[in-house]
This record gives sequence, structure tokens and C-alpha cells, in this order.
Amino acid sequence: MIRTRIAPSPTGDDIHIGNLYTALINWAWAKKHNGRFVVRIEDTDRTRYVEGAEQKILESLASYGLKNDEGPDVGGPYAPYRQSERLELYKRHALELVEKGKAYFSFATKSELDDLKKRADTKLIYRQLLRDESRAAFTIEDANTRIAAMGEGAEYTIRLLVPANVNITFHDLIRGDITISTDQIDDQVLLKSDGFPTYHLAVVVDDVAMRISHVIRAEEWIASTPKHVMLYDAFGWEKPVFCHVPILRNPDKSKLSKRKNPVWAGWYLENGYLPEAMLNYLSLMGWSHPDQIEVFDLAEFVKQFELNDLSAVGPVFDPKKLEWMNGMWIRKIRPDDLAQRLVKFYKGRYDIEFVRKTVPLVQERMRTLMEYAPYVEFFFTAPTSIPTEFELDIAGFADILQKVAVRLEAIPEDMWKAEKIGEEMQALCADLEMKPGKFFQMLRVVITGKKVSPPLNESMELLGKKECVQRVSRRK
RNA sequence: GGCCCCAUCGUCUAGAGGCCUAGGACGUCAGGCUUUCAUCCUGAUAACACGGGUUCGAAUCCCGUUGGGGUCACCA
Repeated sequence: MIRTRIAPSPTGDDIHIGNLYTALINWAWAKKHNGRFVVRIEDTDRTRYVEGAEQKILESLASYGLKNDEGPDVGGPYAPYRQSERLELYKRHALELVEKGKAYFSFATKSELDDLKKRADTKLIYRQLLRDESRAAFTIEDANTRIAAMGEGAEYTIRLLVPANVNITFHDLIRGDITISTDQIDDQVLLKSDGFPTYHLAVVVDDVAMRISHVIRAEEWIASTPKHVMLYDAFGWEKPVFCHVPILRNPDKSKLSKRKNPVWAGWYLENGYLPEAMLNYLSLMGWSHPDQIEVFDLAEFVKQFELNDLSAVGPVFDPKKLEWMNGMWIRKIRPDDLAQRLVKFYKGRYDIEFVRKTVPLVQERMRTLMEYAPYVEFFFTAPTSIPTEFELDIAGFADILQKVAVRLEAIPEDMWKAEKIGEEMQALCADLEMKPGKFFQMLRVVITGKKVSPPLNESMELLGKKECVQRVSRRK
């Protein structure tokens, strides 16, 4: 059984786009194999905890259609899915490692550690000192006596015993074998002095407890994977498949950050992006469809996606292409679907009937839902002024408008259709011996107040005869 | 700085030794269609980081250099 997970920390406002990307990969891989996609909340850092973040993350995932099969919101066979509710499990395992001689108690205080760092010229020497002094300081018996003596508020940590100069090799599905020396790793704290586990202990214990088959996470975790490998080995556990996906980048290639791009998943939804478009765009990061097509839905992605086809190169997140993709999706969905999304997006500002009528006029010119409002604004607000360049540029401006008004007035109410309006205006334009471009540009500005608008005839039909005549007449 | 990862148009990518005078997409530019804008169509622009090997033959394999990124916490 394929089981994947994402393990977000509730430390921000929302789920980060990079995490949404990782979530997509995890979700797709699980779905492809009829497996399970798990969300586990890693809230072991109490100092960075943000109230409400967990809910927002879950909401965002659901909004994008990446619903989790197990998690704190829906439960599951391996509950609880919040690490803060699993503290006993971690402590038990940390102690097990101490018993096995794979970890040790440490009473070193912050200042003692700082002192140690000061004495060491290099990281390597620091690690040696830590190994030689800290770990040898107490036998298990001594430590237990000391902890007992300290009573309730006993402060100590449990550290992993990391041997010097041993090569740790693990297999990454995308990159192949990766070897890192233990000289790069100091004795890792597994259990913090506040009784909470560190990420390293918790992630290994939970991934095993929750039967995670594929650990698919961002590339930034590669350097700490040897720590996890040591833990799997220390416990005698079988390792999952490791797969480190590329990190999304800013245009300057640095790790995608809010300084250069909006990074919160919710932001894109709030700014008129379709979940389908975002996911489709994200799926093109480090991966490409075997047929080289670029616009496809989630089901197609799940069908075609292979984990080891993922590239190891960190792709730049390009808002321009995302926008194009969004435009493609706006045109791709059914008009009625689009209408309903618009109503929802604008929180009822427009009623569904109005939106249904205007969607055909604007569907192929919108790139985001946000562009709808400016396009239809003129239906509600008559233009208040005309750019003076028009009056100056067109000889007999007022007279021409007068004639337009007369023509429009002459169209019977029951014939007030886009086609008829178009014919009449064409005819008038010919009578006046004006260039169509100029004539219609003028008419457009008078009716909509803008040089750019939805198709004129259809717009006038929707606006109604009375309103159109009024808008034209007002210019006399 | 140590260690690890990576390296094809500005960007996303195809390419798993000959099919590559390197293909597609976004962007940009030019043109067409059009009653504006958009859509759509056509065309143009632009890349195998560099240097050594291996091979009859290298974008593809190996080594080095350079460049970029990640990571080195009682944060995840």
C-alpha cells in the first residue's frame, strides 16, 4: 500500500506554494496507486506556533482539491495526527535508544554549549568535543539519579550518539545514492528540554508508526536525511523510499520567498486564479507530460505522472506563465461553471443571471477572475466623461452622436438585438463616410467609457435600448 | 567556509551516444483575422556554462573548472 504524507508546521499564515507543490506530488502519487494521502501536523516548536494556521492549511488544501485521506480533521487509523498529541510516543522511543546505547542524556546548558563552540575552531572540532565530553558525562544510572534529584522541572535533552567519520549512504529516487559523512553531523538532540521531540525524532517515529511508504519532501531535507537513516537503523526499522523534490525558486534562483512573489496558496485563489490552473502549472515544475501537452487536468496528471521522471533542477516559479495558464483554464471550463465561480468569487456582488449573460462576452478575454469586474463595470455605471481627444479629433462629434441616437431610437424594442444594432451602426457609419475604426471606437467610448470593452453590439443589447440612447444623447 | 545537490533559449522544459543544422510552451517582437481589447493563426527571436577525456560519433558517458542552489539550531 502506497502511503504518502505532507507534514506542515503551523507556523505561518497559510500553506506555502512550495508546500502546495510537495502536497500535489504526494497526493498524485498516492492517488495513482490507490493509496492514502496523509496530513500530519508537526507542531513541536511551541515558540513558532501560530494559532489558526493548521485550519487554514487544511482549508487551502481542500480548496485546491488535494483533500487528505487521513489527518487531524478527518482522523484515521493512526490518529492522532498532531505531533503535540503524541509526546509520550516520542519520549518512549528516545528512552529506548538510550537503553540501547544509541543515545544519551545531556545536561549541557545553552551557555555550556556556547562555551564549547567558542573553544572549537571549526564545526568538526566542536562535534568532537560534543561527542567526547557531553556524551561521556553520565552513565544511564547517573543520569537517572540526577533527573530524579531535579524533580518536576528536570531539564535535560536526549541526544543521538553519532559516530565520527562514518559514511552514511541512502538512496534518493530522483538523484540516486547520496553519501554524507557523519563528520557533518553533530549529536542530534532528539528530545528537547521541554519534553517535545525535535523534527528528526518525530518524523522517523511517525513515518514508521503511520506506515508511510514514500517520504516525498523538499530538497532542503537532503542534508538531514542521514540523521533519519541513523535513527531507522538504531531502531532496526525498515526505511521508506526517499524522494526529494526540487525547491521552487524566485526569479533570482533563491528559494521561493515572499519577498519576491506571493507565496501563500490562498492568495492565488483570492486573486482570481483557478485551482485547476495552479495545480496544472505546478505539475509542470520539474515534470512534463509525455505527449508534450501543457494544459491537462488533475486526473490526467495522476495517470501520467511518475515520481522518478521528476527533474532534480530547481525551477523558477513564473507568474507570467501561471497567468497564461489561468486564462487557458478560464476558457476551458463551461460558461455556466465560470458564472458560478464568478458569483462565488465576488461574494454575491453580481447576481447569477447577470453573470450568466455577461460570461459569453468576457470569457475569452479574462486571465483571472479579478478582471471580470472592470469589464462589466459599465453596465452599472454610465461613463461620466469622454476623453477630450475624441471630441477634438472627430469633426462634428456632437452631430454624429445626434444621428446615432436617432438611429438607435428607430430600432423597434423587439428588434433590439446585437445583430440588428450592428447592422444599423454599420449602415450609419457608411452614410457618414467615416472609417469604421474611428466610428466604432467613438461609439465604444460613449457607451462604455473605455477604449477597451467586451464586444460592442452584444454589450449594447444587454444594456438595453433606453440606456444606450440615453448614453449617446447625453453627449449632445 | 565544510558538506551535499544541480547545470539545454530570459523562464518552464523535450532530449536517456548517431533521428539535433537541438523540438515544444510562456514571454518578447513582427504580421494576419477582428468594429477596440482579448481569443485565434503565421512568422521571428533566443540555449546545450567552460575545459579535458571516452567513442567512428556526445547536449547525452567520465573527470576537472566555473556558476547556481541547499544545508550546517534544544526550527521545521
